[in-house]
Amino acid sequence: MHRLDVTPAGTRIMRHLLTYDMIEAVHRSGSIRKAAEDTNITASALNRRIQAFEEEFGSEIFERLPRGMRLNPAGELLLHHIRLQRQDLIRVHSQVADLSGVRRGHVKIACSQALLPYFLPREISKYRAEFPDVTFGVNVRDRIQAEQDLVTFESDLALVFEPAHMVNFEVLHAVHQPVMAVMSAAHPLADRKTLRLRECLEYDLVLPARQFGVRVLLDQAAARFGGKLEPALETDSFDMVRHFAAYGHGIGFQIPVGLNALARPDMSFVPIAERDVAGGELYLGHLKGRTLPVAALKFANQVMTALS
Amino acid sequence: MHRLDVTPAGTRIMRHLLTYDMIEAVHRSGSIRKAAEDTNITASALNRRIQAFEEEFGSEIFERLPRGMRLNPAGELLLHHIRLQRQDLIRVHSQVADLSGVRRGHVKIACSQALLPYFLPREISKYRAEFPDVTFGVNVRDRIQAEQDLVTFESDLALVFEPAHMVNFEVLHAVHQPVMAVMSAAHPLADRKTLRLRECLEYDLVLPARQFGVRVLLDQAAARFGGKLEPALETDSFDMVRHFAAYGHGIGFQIPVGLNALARPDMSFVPIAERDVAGGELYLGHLKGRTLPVAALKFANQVMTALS
DNA sequence: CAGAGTGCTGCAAAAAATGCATCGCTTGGA
DNA sequence: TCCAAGCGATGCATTTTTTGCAGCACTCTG
Repeated sequence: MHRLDVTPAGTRIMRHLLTYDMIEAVHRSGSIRKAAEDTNITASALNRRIQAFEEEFGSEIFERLPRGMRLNPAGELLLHHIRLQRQDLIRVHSQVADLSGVRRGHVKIACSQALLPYFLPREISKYRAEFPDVTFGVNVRDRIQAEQDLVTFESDLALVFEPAHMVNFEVLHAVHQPVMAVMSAAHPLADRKTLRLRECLEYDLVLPARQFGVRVLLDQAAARFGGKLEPALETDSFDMVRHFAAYGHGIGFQIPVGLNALARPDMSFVPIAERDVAGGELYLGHLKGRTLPVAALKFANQVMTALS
Repeated sequence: MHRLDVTPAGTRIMRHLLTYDMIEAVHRSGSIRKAAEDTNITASALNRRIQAFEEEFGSEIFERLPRGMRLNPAGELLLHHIRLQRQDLIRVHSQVADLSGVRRGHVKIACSQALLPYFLPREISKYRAEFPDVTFGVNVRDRIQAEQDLVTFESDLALVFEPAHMVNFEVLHAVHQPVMAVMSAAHPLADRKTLRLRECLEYDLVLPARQFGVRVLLDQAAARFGGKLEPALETDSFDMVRHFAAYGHGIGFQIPVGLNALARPDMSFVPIAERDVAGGELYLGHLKGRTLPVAALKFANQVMTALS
């Protein structure tokens, strides 16, 4: 009997709300038989529908008169509710359409610390310039936590340098990141095109904490020549790295994606030779097997372009 | 399969909203099979219900995962709507309960002018002292209009003196009202216990307009002795009657229900002999065949008590 | 008074919802 | 690596609900 999936008014037919539509039809026409014509069912079925509803509702909603029916006060209160909820459902449908159209949504990202200062702010700003109703959540996660975040749905996307393992990780994009030495522009090594690791050992070292991918790579490189790195300072804050390098004449380390290449005339960034420190991979991905929300997928595409 | 008419949470089962309850059950338990146990149907039926809804809604509302299901962003928006409309329906039910319990409602009254100055204000104040959420509409209507108001549902109750006809009028109460002469307390006739109509004719007369019941009775009495009343003033405002009588030494007429017996030391009210002017009936009633809203009925009972 | 119009109801037919049994897939533990 | 448990989904028969047909009782109007 329901051959259309859209009402004459253009809204989708929601079967559970047909009774509401029928109540309103009877109210409008003032009679079961007229409303039955308008809704294309028999007066008999319509009458039973109204009666069944009144039974459930626990109260009559119409007065029965010799020449038709009229909403009683209870019915008038109910009609108001009917109209409110119809409007609200239209609102929800509109929001859902926004979701599927990329215009609205919430994207949750787990990322390595290096992505925080420049890369992600820039990409998010770019995306939101086009889709201002998309909101973001960004959580710093280390190489173990990032994957966990995906599994527990705390995050839709992960952007992580040298993750510990990638069992549940579907890789969308990977980009190689060499390890850069970070120092004052006045540093004796500042004008070099590349550095050997052992050249750095002659200066104070500022190292990331052990949970960071860069630290792992540096420790691995030191193990290869039978030594151990002795940091003057160990920190999980890249701002601390930067300040110490700038004012204490030390050397810190960071991957290129964490450096603002254009903005620091008082700082110098020189790559460490790959034969000493092999560099690592920065991965963009999501939970294996999951279908991403549209906005998250589109943002991921934008990030892939930026990483290429 | 639905053997209760109340959910475990104490709300009435509204069959058209069961799908919403099921969606919430799946969300809560994270799996079709667990939710099916909670809602006492098979997983098969529950799964089909969700799928049918998604089909109607035009969008999936759950992500299917290997270990269960989880609301997607569209589903989260819908869940918010579900909770809003459930709350709103509870509000409507509560208001309807108020209606049936006399505590809330709107009572519409058509009445003769005489009821306006003292009687109805007093009765309404009294009722609202007990039920402050009951509201009133009071419309002055002449002997013809009052019954019309009932027929068109403009009014629930009519309180009318000498109505023109009572075809559609169900009488709840009738009370006899003699015609009173209204005059200054300093008037020569002011101390009389009763008056003959012809005694009044020696003074200026202030008469109500022809659509009023009192005027009809006075004209009928004059016709009986072959004369005609010559008013010095004819008006549809009882205040005008009162002022003219007080300051112009004239005589006006009104029924007792329109007079404040206690409050006018400068005014005198004397009944006209019934053999001259027979008096009339004040009727309280409603549309024949109609079941009154509870508040209107209860107010009518109060009015009947006051008229007795 | 008769006909038109109203809501309502018995009962059969049609449509929708449900339960049973099973499938294909993933995951966790031995 | 394999197997059992757990998951959503589906074919098909059964059950439940909804609907339409025919007609009733009542009111109103000309």
